[in-house]
Amino acid sequence: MEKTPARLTAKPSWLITQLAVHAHRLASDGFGEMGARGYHYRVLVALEQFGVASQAELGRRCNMDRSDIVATINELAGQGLVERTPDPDDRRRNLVTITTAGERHLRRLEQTLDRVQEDLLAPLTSEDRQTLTHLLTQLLAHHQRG
Amino acid sequence: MEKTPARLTAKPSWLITQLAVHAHRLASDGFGEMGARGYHYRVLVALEQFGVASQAELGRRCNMDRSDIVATINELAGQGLVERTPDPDDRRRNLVTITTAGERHLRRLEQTLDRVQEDLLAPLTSEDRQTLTHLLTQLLAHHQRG
DNA sequence: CACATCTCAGGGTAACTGACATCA
DNA sequence: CTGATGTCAGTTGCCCTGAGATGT
Repeated sequence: MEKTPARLTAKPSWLITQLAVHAHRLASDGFGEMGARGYHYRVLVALEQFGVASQAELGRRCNMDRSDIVATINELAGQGLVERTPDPDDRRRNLVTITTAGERHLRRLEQTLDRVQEDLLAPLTSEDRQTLTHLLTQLLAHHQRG
Repeated sequence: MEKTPARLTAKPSWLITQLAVHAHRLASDGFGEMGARGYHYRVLVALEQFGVASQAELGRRCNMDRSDIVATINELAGQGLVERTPDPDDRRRNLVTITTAGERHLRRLEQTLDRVQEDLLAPLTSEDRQTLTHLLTQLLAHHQRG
């Protein structure tokens, strides 16, 4: 028995959202076991990749709302994974820094994501995976500037 | 300035979830104008494609939870877009049928989705779109059987 | 003045869980 | 009995809005 209406197989926007369900299920299962969430991962990666940042700048880097940054930093700081200190040069800002514990935590999250990826892409050859990655990257790049 | 950490551009699972955000934004903008939601669309498509179904079967077709089906059918039935009648052959079940008004509504939702798709895939050639569709279809087919 | 930053309160959809009564 | 179905109540994560206080 077919599970998905045939018509929809011709609609990439539908395919993407449906696949996101599976990707999200896999990822949040893995993250959940470690008491983490997608927001935690995004912020930690951005910090490790680009270094210290204000909260507003983190929001821009991660495609996250400022208000959600606040809550996320609260949680990460509560676990000692990041530090929030006032910016001496601009007293509106908080400078957010990743700690060594935060870097260790990020490593584990990435291992989890790698497993998720293996599950998700299992049916594809490595060549297909490259093609897919390339196409998705193009799309995302286009929509991030818009 | 880069918006997304470079490391993530190599992770399809991440790309898919991020792209789903953009797809969802575009779609829910369009759907929102018509007082609809993603759940409404999913159920209507499944009904039109496969015909009458019990609520549990709809859930399987749409990757939706039974409890969410209940609420969605309530809303759709309230708008006269579907009908819910007891199954004479199995008194546990409700048979859900799409009405002609529901079919008209689905047409409009699909026109909206087509526009969304154009926006989403704008940077890709028609050949790239075919490739992408093929790869995503493979992935989805694999994970729906699992 | 305009503008940016941080914070808080709250809403909306999607996905899920647990429980219960009904019925095959 | 087991198992499927429909219903209800409630939770979580993610995304977004509005507003206020502070500072540039």
